Amino acid sequence: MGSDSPVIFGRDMSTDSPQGGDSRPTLAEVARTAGVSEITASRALRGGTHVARRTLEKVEAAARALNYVPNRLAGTLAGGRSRQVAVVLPSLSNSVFADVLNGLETHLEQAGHHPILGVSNYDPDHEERLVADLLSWRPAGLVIAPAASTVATRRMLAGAGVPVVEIMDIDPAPIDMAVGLSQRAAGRAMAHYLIGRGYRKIAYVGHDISTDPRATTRLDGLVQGLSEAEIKLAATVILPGPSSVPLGREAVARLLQEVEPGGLAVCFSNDDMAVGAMFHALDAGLNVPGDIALAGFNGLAIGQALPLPLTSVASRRDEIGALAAKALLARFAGEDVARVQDVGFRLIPGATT
Amino acid sequence: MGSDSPVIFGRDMSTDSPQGGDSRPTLAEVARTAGVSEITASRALRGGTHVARRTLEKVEAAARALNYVPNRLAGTLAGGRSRQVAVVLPSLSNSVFADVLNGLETHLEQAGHHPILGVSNYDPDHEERLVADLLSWRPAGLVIAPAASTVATRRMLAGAGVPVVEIMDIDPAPIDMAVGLSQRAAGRAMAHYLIGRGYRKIAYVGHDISTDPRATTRLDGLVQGLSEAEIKLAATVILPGPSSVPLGREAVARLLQEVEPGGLAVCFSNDDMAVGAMFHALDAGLNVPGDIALAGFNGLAIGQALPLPLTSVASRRDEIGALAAKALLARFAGEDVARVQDVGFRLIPGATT
DNA sequence: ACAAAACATGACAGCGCTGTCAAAACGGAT
DNA sequence: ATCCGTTTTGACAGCGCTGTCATGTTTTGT
Repeated sequence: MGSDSPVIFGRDMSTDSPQGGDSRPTLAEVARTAGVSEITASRALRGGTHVARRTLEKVEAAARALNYVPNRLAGTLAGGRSRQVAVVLPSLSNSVFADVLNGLETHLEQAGHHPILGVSNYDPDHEERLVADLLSWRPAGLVIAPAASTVATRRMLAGAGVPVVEIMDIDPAPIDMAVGLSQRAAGRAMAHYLIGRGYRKIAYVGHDISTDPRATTRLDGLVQGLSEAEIKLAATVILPGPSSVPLGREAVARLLQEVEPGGLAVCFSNDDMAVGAMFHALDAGLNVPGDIALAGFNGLAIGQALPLPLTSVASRRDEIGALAAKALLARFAGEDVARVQDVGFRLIPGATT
Repeated sequence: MGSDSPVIFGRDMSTDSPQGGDSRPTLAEVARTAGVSEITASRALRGGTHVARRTLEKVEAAARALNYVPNRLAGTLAGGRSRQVAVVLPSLSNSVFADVLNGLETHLEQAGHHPILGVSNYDPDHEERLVADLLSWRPAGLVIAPAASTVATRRMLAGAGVPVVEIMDIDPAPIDMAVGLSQRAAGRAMAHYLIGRGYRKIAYVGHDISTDPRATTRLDGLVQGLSEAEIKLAATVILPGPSSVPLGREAVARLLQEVEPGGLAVCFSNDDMAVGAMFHALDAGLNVPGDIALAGFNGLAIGQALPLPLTSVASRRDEIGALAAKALLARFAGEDVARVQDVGFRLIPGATT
C-alpha cells in the first residue's frame, strides 16, 4: 500500500560518532550489530527468556561492544513499571532519617529499585510540592515520613495509583500502609518508667515540634502517661530549630532558670538533645541523675556511648526502612501486605535516670 | 493493505473511571477538556509562553479539574533534559554525607531537580553497578563521592555525556568537575598544629579505611606533615566497620594497651570516633588533654558541644553539597564552571589538645 | 485599506523501548 | 515424508510528551 516512506534507516550510521562523543547507542543499534530484531535484543537483555542461547550471547556481546546503557525512561514509558521509588523525608539532619533512608536504599537497591529523594524540612506546603513533583516521575511506589501533611497532599497520595507507605508513626489511620511504632505508646512508656523510678517532677525539653507530628504525639503520650498518675509537666522548654546536641545544651540551661534541679527528670525530644544536656550538666557541675535525670528518645548510638548510658526509647530505624522497602516490593509482586506494621520500641533503662 | 484497525479511539473514554481509581489523565485529555490541541496545552502548562492569556487559563483550569499530573518520563524522552540528578555516596551512617546530601537536595530542588540516590557502602563493585543503574535513568547530571572507584566506573563517568561532579576531595585530577577540599592538606595541617602545640608522640585511630580514599589521603597527609618534622606515628589502630562513637571508644581502649598515655596525642579519622575516645577517657579517669590529647576530623557539632570542645578540622559539608548542585545547574544552563572548586577547611583549636 | 510583522495555534513525527499477536524454525513421533 | 507441539523470532503499534515547521490570526505601520 502506498507506503510513501522512502527512507529506510532513520539515522545516518555511516560514522561511529555522529557528533564527537559516543552519543548513547540505542537498543536498535545493538540489535543491528547483533543481527537480530530490536525486540529480540530487548528480550535478550532482560532475563533472556524466550531467546536461544546463541542469540543471547550475540546480543550480549554487541551490547558490551557498543557500551550500551539501556534507557529506562523509554522502557518504563513503553511498558514496565518504574523501578524508582519516591521517598519524602522531613529532614536529613536528624540521624533518625538518615538511618531510615539507609535501610530503605539498601533493600530497594537489592531489588533494582532506586529512591528519588525529597526533603520537606517539616514544611507542609513544601511537602505538597514535593509529592506532586516526585509523582510526576511515575514512581512505582512512595514512602513518606509525613510532616503535618496538607489535605491536598493526602489526596494526591490516596489517588497516586501506586503503593504508599507512611513511616515512623502507626497511630493515625494509614492512607495505604504504615510501618513504624506507636509514638504515643512510646511517650507513655517513658512516663510510666519515670514514675516507676520515683520521679514526680518531670519536665519536657524539645526542638521546634510545631510541624513534627511524631514529636508532638510522643509528648502527648508522655503527658497522658503522667496524667494517669495525676502528674503534670513541671515545665516545658521548646526551642526553634532542628534537634541537635548544641540545642539541647542551650535548652536545658534555660530550663534550669525556671526549675530547680534536685529530683528533676527531663524528657527530651531526641537523644542528641539529651546528650547536649549531659554536657551542660558536666560543665555546670550538676550530678546526673542525682540533681537532674535525663531521658532521650530514639536510642541513638551517641547516647549509649556516653560515660553514663542514656535512658531512652529505642526505635528500630533501619528496620523501619527495611520493612517499608519490603512492603513496597511485596506489593509490586502482587502480594498482600498488612496495612499496619508495628516494629515496636524498647525502653532502655540507662544510668541517667 | 488492508489496514485492519477498525478501532479509532485507543481507549474507551465513555466513563470517567475506567477501572475504579482515576487512572491518570493524560495531556491529551487536558487538551480535549480545554478545547485546544495537545501541543498548545503542553505549552500552556510549562511557562505559558506563546500562548494567549485566555487559552492559558482554560488549560490550567482543565488541568486542575482533571487533577492532571504530567508524566516527566514521557516529557524527558520526547525532548527535554531530565530533571533528575544521580547521587552516589559511600555511606549514610556518617553524618558527613547526610549533610552533603542535604545541601545537594536543597539546591537541586530549588531548581526543580531531584536526586536519585545510590549508596555504595565503600564497595567499588557495588559502586560500579550503582553508576550503571543510575545512568540508565538518563539523569541530567551525576554527583559522586567516590569509593576507590574501578576503572570501569571511571570510564562510565567519563562517557556519561552529562556533567559529573566528584565531591569531598580535590586532590585527584577530576574526571569532569570536583568540589571539596584537599584532604591531604587537611591531614598535614593537623600534623603541623599538633607539632606546634609541642606534641611528639602522635598516634592515629581510624575506622576501616581500606576503601575510603579520603580517610586514607588524610592519613597520608598527616604522616607527611609529621615526617617533615622527622616524627613517625607512635601507633596506628584501625578497626573494621564504619566510624561511630562506640567504635572510637573501643579503638582508643585498644590503643592504650599499646601506648602509654602522657604526652600522647591521638588523631581520629572522624569526630565521632574522637568523641567516643573522650567518653572512654572520662570513664578511665584519664585527663584530657594532659594524659591524652584528642583531635578529630570534620568539625561535627557533637565534637564542639563536648564540655571540652574537640580539636578538629572543620569541613564545609553543606557548602560542598550546595556548590556541587550549583555547578551542575550552571552547566545545565550552558555556563562555564571551574573544574576544581576548593571550599577549604578550618583547623579548630579545641580544648582537647 | 493593505502589506509586513508579530503572535497564537496546530499537524506531524519521533524519543527508545516493550506488549501483543502472529509467523517461522525446529524437534520428535508417527 | 508428514504432522503437531514447542521454541524462537519478528512486525506493529503505541506509551505520553515535545521539537520543528507550517498555518492561521491578529496587530501595527503607512
